[in-house]
Amino acid sequence: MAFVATTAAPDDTRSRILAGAARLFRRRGFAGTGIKAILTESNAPYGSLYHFFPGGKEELGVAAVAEGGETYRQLVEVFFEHTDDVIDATRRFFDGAAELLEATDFDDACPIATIALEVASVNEPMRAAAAGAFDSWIDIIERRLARDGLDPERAHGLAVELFCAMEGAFLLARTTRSSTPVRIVGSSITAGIQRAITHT
Amino acid sequence: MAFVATTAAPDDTRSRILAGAARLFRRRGFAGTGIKAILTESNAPYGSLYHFFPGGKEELGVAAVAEGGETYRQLVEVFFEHTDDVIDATRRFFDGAAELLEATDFDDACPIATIALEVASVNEPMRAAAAGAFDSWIDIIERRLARDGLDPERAHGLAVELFCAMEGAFLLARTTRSSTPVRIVGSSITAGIQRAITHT
DNA sequence: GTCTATAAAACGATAGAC
DNA sequence: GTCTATCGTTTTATAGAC
Repeated sequence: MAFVATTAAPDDTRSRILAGAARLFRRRGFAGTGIKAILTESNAPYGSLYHFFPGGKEELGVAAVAEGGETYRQLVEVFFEHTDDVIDATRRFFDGAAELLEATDFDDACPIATIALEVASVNEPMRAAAAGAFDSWIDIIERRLARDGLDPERAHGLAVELFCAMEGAFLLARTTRSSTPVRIVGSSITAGIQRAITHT
Repeated sequence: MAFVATTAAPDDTRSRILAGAARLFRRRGFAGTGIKAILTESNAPYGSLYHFFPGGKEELGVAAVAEGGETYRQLVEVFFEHTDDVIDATRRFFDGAAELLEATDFDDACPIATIALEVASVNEPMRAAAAGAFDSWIDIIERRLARDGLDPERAHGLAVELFCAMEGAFLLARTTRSSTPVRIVGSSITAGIQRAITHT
């Protein structure tokens, strides 16, 4: 199972701008990415951006966070919801993330973490979009764990732990240019879920 | 024990610029912070910045990351190195971080995580500075755990888990404007260390 | 060590023709 | 829906007086 979105992306101008913006935002950050760079990256004309996103850069930022959040939500869904063995799913999820980091020279990990930290204190619409995306990922894992017999509070706690371990490992991996942190927390979280299910 | 640096900061112009830059960088990001905003924040004249930091914004960025990293390293040291009970230290560390988030309206958590993600793929000197800071924090916790009898690999793994849980929780807490994630992973990591030490 | 003026470039955004 | 020219601002950085 490849660690990428499975749905083929549309090729219209709006979609290309959105995809190009998301790609640059997650690698260089929101403030660090200029409008012109986005248009060059997505082979789109200057006029089109303000045609499709009248709200300018902020509207594009909200849309990019929502798009990246939904794509990753689908990825989490494929791994955790359509599977019998949640332990195996967890292991394969972290392994896939580690392989993606290595394959992209430690550029690609979480699609929105960089933006989320940048805007958390200074841009309310973008912060809210990122919060909604994070919650949607946690929700999938939480419900999957509840299906295995964990009570709601325990399932929520474990899902939050998984999310935090993953995001922290992404930060450490990208910063130190090593996928080892992702492997370490992957093993630990997998063992934690194993333990929680066994003790049910 | 307050969750802040204990050493009084010097009040010369260079120190004020550095402190002001670090404060703005961690809240608005590196690219999102302008030189003028830094000088206004630190009550320093324009000319002084290029007098003390001839390398301009990048040199200031590297210095701010190093400064923030060292201050936080000292904080980790106070909690983990000068203590008998590592379990209690862990619990109090996460509690202190949660309280700081609440007290600052979810603005202040990790001094360099925002910058680290922004620059990881685009600014090698700043990335290296952030990596050195992260490693120095992990090193302190790792050595503290080894003192309690854990073998080196296990101690390193647990220290990485603690770091990742903390950073992931900071991201989720700032984005959702709730300190609950920090409390959740704090309890979990505390229990994990408890378990590891008991089984030695 | 400080200050102001200013350069040179990049920024987000808009206008108007097509 | 596309394109280009351009506006006004802000950005980083420098020069030169004090």
